[in-house]
Amino acid sequence: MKLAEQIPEDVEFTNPRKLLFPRDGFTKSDVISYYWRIADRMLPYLRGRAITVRRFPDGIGEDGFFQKNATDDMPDFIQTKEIATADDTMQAILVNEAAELVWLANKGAIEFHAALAMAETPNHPDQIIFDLDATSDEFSKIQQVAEALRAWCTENDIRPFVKSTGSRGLHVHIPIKDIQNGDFDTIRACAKRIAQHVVDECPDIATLEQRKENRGDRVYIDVQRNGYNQTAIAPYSLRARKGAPVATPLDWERAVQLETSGNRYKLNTLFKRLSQTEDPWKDFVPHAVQRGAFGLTF
DNA sequence: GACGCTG
DNA sequence: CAGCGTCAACGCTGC
DNA sequence: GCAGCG
Ligand SMILES: [Mn+2]
Ligand SMILES: [Mn+2]
Repeated sequence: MKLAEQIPEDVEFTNPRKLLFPRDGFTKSDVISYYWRIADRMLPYLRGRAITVRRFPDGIGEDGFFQKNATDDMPDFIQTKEIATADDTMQAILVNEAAELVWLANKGAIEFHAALAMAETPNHPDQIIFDLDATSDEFSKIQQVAEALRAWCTENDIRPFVKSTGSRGLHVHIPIKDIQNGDFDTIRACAKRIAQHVVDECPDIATLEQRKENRGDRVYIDVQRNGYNQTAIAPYSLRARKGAPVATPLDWERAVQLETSGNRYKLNTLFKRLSQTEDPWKDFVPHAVQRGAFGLTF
């Protein structure tokens, strides 16, 4: 395959023509190429964090599965970190460089989910996330709730960052400056208080009800992602959905436009958008991590 | 996708 | 040797 | 402990 000369010798690709998005005609080669091209933009949000991959070795038309643990067939250049779980430990996968990204893509990894804490400090989140989940199909409700949340942040001198999830919703992230200050229980309680303000502001379109049967047509503000060893879809990850949508960082103006939806940008349309705009998340540095900070040589 | 078992 | 089965997560909430 | 949820 064309990319081979640019990628470390020990990364080989198998079945490059296998259809991973059968309804869209995108192959494993398309997915690997996407991740190779997006690596510089995406890696700052992955480096040093426990990564959960969602793999679809037989394409998104068949069952997929989550994988959090490293396996012994992984090459040496994939760093790992042992992290305690509720009743055991896991050997977490780290994705610090492009080689790891494409090696995992070759194993059928389509989605990359990133922890909200650095692997070295798994009890201390460096960001808060508000996961705005659609109950009905009206994306405008998601946008209104996001705006209400943004307004609360602005009143409190906080700068929130927004991304489309690639599915039907939006994620709003707030970087945490002093990560030693809180564990997940503390941060989640804080997130819930903020979310309650938003629900009070617009009770007809927003709810904190986890149970689907209690949500009505309201947007579910999910603060449960702010939990130990929990993850959120990483910026610039593909989603295993029709059209190969991308979880895309947005400027707020774009996020609330009529033309925007949760899956506005796709594998085959994202790069045009990137060439037309500055990185809307360039100031999102809850925990600045530089290339090379993890002792990699290539 | 990788591996082990079975025929 | 081919084919088949099995495996590949985790944590919070509210009964 | 378990179902529901993401
Ligand atoms: Mn969501
Ligand atoms: Mn298979």
